[in-house]
Amino acid sequence: MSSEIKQLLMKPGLFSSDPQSLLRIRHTCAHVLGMAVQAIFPETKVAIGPWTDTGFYYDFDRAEPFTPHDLTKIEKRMRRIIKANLPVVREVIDRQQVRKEIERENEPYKLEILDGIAVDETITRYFIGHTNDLDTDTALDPVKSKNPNYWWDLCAGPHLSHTGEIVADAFALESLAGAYWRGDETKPQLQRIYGTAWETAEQLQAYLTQKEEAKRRDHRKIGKDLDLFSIQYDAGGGLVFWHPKGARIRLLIEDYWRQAHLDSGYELLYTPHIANLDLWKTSGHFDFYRESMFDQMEIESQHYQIKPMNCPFHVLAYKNQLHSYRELPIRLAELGTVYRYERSGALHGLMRVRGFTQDDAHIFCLPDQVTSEILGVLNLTEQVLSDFGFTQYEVYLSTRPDKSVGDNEIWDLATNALIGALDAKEWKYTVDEGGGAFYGPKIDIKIRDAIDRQWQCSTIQVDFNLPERFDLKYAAADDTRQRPIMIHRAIFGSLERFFGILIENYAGDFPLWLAPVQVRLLPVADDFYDYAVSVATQLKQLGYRVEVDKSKERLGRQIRNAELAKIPIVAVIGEREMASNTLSIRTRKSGDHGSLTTAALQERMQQAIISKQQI
RNA sequence: GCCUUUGUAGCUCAGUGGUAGAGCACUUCAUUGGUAAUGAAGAGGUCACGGGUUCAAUCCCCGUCAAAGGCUCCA
Repeated sequence: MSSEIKQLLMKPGLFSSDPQSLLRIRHTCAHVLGMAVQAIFPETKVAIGPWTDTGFYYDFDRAEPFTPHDLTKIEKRMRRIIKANLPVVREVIDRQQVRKEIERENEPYKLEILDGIAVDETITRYFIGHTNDLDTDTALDPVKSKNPNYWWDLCAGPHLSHTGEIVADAFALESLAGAYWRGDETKPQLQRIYGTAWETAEQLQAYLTQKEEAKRRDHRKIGKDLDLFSIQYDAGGGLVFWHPKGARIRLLIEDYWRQAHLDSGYELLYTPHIANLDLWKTSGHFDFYRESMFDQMEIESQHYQIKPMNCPFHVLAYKNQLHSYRELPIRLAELGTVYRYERSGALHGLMRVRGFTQDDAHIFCLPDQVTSEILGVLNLTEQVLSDFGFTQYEVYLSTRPDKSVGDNEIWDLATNALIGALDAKEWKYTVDEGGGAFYGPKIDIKIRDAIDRQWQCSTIQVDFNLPERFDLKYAAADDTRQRPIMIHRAIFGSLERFFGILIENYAGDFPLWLAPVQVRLLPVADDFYDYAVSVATQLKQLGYRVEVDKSKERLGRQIRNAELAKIPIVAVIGEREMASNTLSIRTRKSGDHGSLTTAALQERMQQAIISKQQI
């Protein structure tokens, strides 16, 4: 399915050679939407109507909420405007003149937009409709609502030249949503209408198919269907329960992670879940992120804080003794569970939760070790991500923001170290100027999943703040005390979120090494049940995850159930198999494998496990 | 937190101002089976929760909670 979509989207000629074509279509769609809404609901004020990655939206201010039924009416009206093939005309206009018109039309948001346009900028507006069609009266008083075939909007463009150039079956209105004016929650909340628009009906279809595919893969649905995890309202929102099958996967992920880190020169830590609040005051987190922290608890007149991050703990672990420069770099890693207050409306399945486990690590190193340490992190990141099936990355380098700590020298050193490592790795990256944290520059890595969506997981940050605040030191060769450089990094980001991404990436069809149940044995009749159990015991002793179907259903039903449970391998056991000491193997990916001895099955499984592939 | 929508059996969903429905799952019985659904019977619901209107509310109204989509936020 996914590759079909990709093929469709990448098919030469499907998209026009003009890169602005889609943009024009979507921009004009937004205007047609605005025109349609104001024609049907003249009391509505328009705010802003830009294009997006998949279409367009327009924000409206209207006392009455739009209903889904209104959406249908609006879409019909849009189709009429498209069918009428009205011209879209650009006009350069004088600021004072357009201000008068906006005031007359009583469009406060437009006025604000006009005031936001720089003095030296050319102001343009776009008309939809034949201005010369207006009768004399309305021509003198061109108020939009008085003429259903005439509308204009302040806009920099570009646009199509006629509404008829919008392909009527390549656009659709999608949804209604609330949105704050200028994205500011202290400002009025507007009603946003989302639409999607494409060059051809075929493209729209490809987009809708992709959307459906994303819905099919939704980790919340698969998590429920396969009984991987739950989030229970009795316990509270954003708190994840890992059920046995999900927990099994997590255990496999954690085991893998620990081994990979031990192999890469990390030491592992376990640190507490709560600590004295003073720690968070020292680190600066309390000042900056108080709003996102759970409330403190009082214990013997001391305030304790459930940890929203692991860094200060690792810093304390480092600081517990004086380290020689010879010991550096020191790499401390922990699967550390943290709790952060997220507003209820922000919670989303496993992707946005209130309690999660970071695969956190902190590297304390000498200035001249930064580049090689970062390169080491990049290598480990690539190894880990590709073992989980993610081989395409987009890399971002974020540099010093306006508000930041540390002197220029150290920022340059750190930024150059990051660049040096990226160059050594030969990774292309995009620079996000001023996008760094206040305490240092960072590299963010976004992975691409099976249906071409991007997810940000990994982050590598140089931190100047904490070593300073906690007064970290090492003993240099000349026996002076120097400040180490601290690198903060996570590969998965959050285990919960990464699990969600994994579920969606594999659509629940985990590769054999991660599958919570690898083999289900299906006895064709009661008589073979005990034998199946003995085979299962044998395979379990070899370290495989095996279960026997206890349902006593017919084979067809047992196979169907195993398929629905997305179990990679089923082994049928009956008269023939018992007699010949074999198993009839069927895998989810490639179907019938015929009769195999357990040794032969084991060999095939081992291959798939080592290569981390589906079988 | 805010806006819109939704909330009926474990799951997916019908439905009505007059005592509650289907399919799947579950239990029991029969069936001893060969690569995606054997048959029959049964059990299962304070129609999210709390108020109000009404002779009567799962349905209409108000509030609360939760979920979905979006906005905001994300060390």
